[in-house]
Amino acid sequence: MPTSNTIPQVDLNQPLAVRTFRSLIRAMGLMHRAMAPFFAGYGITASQWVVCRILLSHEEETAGALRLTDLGDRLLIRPPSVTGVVRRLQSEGYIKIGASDDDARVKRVRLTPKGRALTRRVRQAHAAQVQSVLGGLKEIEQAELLRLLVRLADAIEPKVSKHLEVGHA
Amino acid sequence: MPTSNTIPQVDLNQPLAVRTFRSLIRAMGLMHRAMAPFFAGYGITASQWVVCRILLSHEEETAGALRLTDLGDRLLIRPPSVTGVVRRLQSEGYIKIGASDDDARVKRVRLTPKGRALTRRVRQAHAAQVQSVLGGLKEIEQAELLRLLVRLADAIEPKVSKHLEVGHA
DNA sequence: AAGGTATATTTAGTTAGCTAACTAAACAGT
DNA sequence: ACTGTTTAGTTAGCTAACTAAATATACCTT
Repeated sequence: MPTSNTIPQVDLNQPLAVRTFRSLIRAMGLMHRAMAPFFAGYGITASQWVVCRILLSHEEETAGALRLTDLGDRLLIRPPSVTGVVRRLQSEGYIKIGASDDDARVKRVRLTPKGRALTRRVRQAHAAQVQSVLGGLKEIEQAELLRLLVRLADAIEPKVSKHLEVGHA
Repeated sequence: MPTSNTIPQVDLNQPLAVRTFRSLIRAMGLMHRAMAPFFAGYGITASQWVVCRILLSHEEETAGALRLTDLGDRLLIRPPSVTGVVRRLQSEGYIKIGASDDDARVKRVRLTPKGRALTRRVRQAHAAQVQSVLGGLKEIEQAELLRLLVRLADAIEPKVSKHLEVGHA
């Protein structure tokens, strides 16, 4: 039976918000599964890619190296998670971690030549890969999806800002 | 400065598909951050909730207990991940794992009375929580978002089906 | 009946996220 | 100058996902 399996993709009895919520989780899971092998082909993971991409575009725009905290803010991950990703990237020789000139607490991260070369290679192929994965949607649909997701994210963001205790009530 | 931080949310230089892709990752991360404390208030995690919800709706519709594989298919996770979630739920006394009558390889999972009561309690509050998190979008926008995400997921799904090697080329 | 293949689950080991609790440096106010 | 608070990062220990490989049972073909 090649046409379908027996798993219900959407439960019509649920409220609209719940169905939307689940479709987001499902789409995200499928996208991650579709992208992971692409990154694996370069010997890195999705998280590692994002770090490298941020470092490369940062060094192309401005001069200095990034602080770990800045990295975490851009990645939406907490400090201990930054430590882990960065440590693994360093152990592979893709990035270098150094001290800051002005503040002895902060560490600054920059790509090594090896890491820069890798990141450029991945970036070359990355857009095409993403376009292939999103190919099921027409351009106009992608644009609408982007608009809705940005609006959604902007609405959620203040509720989960770092120092506001979430769901504490 | 209460109005904005310095992190660029969307990079306009990127292709549309890439921006859409990133907005999906960002929205998903924020939603998870917004939901996790809700589940934590009941002493469970998001993954554990989904398992319990599936088991409850399954037992309400049909009779029997679910196989681990069926659970994994619905959750979009691989067998070893199922083992882990299920083991932790069992150790908390929320589910019971038993053998199958007809096939000695399969294990069947069902809620305990304790797990059933918890799942009903969470379900009571869950829809309102989700609606609150998605409240930044109007109903009509949620419906459009749902439509686009379902279409996207349906397009990706055949590419990542279990036995088709993804991105192998 | 035996052998080979397929299916269900587990184990071992990795990555990545989290919280809580820690160290160390910077800063602020007396 | 001291004390107290905030900030940057790490460590320890948890959950959860993954792959690769092992085990055990079922099925199928001859």
